Amino acid sequence: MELCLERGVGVSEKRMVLALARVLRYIDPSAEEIAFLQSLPGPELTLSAGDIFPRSHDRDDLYLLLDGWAVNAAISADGAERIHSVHLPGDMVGMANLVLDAPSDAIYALTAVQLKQLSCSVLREMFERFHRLAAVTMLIAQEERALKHEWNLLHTATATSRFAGFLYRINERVNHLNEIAGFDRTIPLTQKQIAEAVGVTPAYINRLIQTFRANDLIKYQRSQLQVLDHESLGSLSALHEWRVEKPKWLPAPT
Amino acid sequence: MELCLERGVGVSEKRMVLALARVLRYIDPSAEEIAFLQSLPGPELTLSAGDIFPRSHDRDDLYLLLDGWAVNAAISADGAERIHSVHLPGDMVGMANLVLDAPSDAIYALTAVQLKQLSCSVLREMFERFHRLAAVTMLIAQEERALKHEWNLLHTATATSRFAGFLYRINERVNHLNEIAGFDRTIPLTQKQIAEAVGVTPAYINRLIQTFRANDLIKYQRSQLQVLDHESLGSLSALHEWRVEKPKWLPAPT
DNA sequence: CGCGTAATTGAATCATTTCAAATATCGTGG
DNA sequence: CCACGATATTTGAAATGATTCAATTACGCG
Repeated sequence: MELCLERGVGVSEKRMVLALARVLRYIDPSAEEIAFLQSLPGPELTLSAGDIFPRSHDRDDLYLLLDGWAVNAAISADGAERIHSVHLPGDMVGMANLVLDAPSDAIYALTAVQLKQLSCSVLREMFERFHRLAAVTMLIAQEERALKHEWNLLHTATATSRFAGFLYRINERVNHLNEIAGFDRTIPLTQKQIAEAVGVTPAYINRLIQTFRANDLIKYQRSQLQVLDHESLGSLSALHEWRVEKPKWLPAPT
Repeated sequence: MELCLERGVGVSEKRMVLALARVLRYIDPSAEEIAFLQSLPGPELTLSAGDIFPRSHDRDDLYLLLDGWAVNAAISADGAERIHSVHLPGDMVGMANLVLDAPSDAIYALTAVQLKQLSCSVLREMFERFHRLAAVTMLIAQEERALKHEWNLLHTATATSRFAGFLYRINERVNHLNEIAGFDRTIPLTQKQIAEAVGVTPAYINRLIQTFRANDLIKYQRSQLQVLDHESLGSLSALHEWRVEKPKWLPAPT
């Protein structure tokens, strides 16, 4: 039965696969590497939808998202929000704030989430002792950057293709997590949030949603979105499958 | 005299400061770290304006920009270009391509440039032996990412503030290089290139340039731009000074 | 002097915003 | 089970920033 699989060994397997999802795209981690990632020091928190990730001491906090959805949003003076990125399990969240002395963006949960709160000292240890994981961390940062570059290309295009591209990339990740760990494929975003992420007004996103719905590209109700036609979203946005390269130059595993 | 400073030791000092400019914002490198960066294996090339950076073997090439201006541009099927980023001395160029198996973007010189062509194996050595430099490399990637986030915020705003923000950030870097190494402060971009970077049409950028010129914000002629009023560009774009944090958690120097 | 590239201008068009109001939906407490 | 308030979605019409496209002008270089 379904219920059986969700207990005992099954569930902890799933948990691990989700938490490592991002790293697994680049390497097959060694036993030591897995052990390091599994036993990262720091409290494990559970938040519910809408909660803001706690900022501890010197702003140098990092989170490893273990389960659930979160977003990284900038809140401007007039209360308007802009969503920079949508985070899924396996994401290391808060890294972009490492370098700047003015925070200005907040991370909050879209659904119930589980996360591991880390401090920067784990980065130090990683760079000193787990060279390959350190390199992968840099690669993931580069991947995010490349994604932003791509997003910039979409920004000259029409809002339709931007919306399509947004959904296409998210759905890609969701599908992947679904395959490797049975992650639920519905995307939990209100229209306002979608608008903030795509970069249009809520009023206009509504019209776009209606078009997409009419063309059977998506299903949307009550802040729950489901992609029905992944391929069409890809061609609408003129994006192709996102494929990361497994680099050959990486340091040897520890 | 000026001319004296530009010869002998002076000039090689300058060269080094330029090439390390980016790293220096995060750490004071040790003698070993400097030695490593100075003696990176790989050919040193000189290109002239308009030249495309050579892509060698397996696409895994990296360049350290030693002097001059370059851009990273995506060229779409219909020949339209979009400029992702403008590169200055000290930039490690080509990193974003590390992770993707579809290149799609080219790097070309805006002025005469000097660069060091590297292969990915230097990254491996860096991650294995120079932990602090490796961490700084990741931080720079995060910095780029944060810059893109900021750019995204501007993308909802009007083209005026986007243009202002674009110039503001570039000028910031140019000023910095000018202070530490006497780098020339004129920005070598055609209107078409500015348009491709800001994300508007050349026709419209022209109108914006005229406004900016009329308000004594910039000087522009023959593809040479000079910022006259840095502060006003900042307030027009609603951006504040970009300040990177020197992190305390970094690994010890090698 | 003339050619090629870069910059400038005009007028029509369009995608998206703005703003305000109307409607739907959920969870909650009575 | 219903009414209520809060939040989320939907709609309309007017205003606008930016594009498009084609044509014109300026500039530098051989």
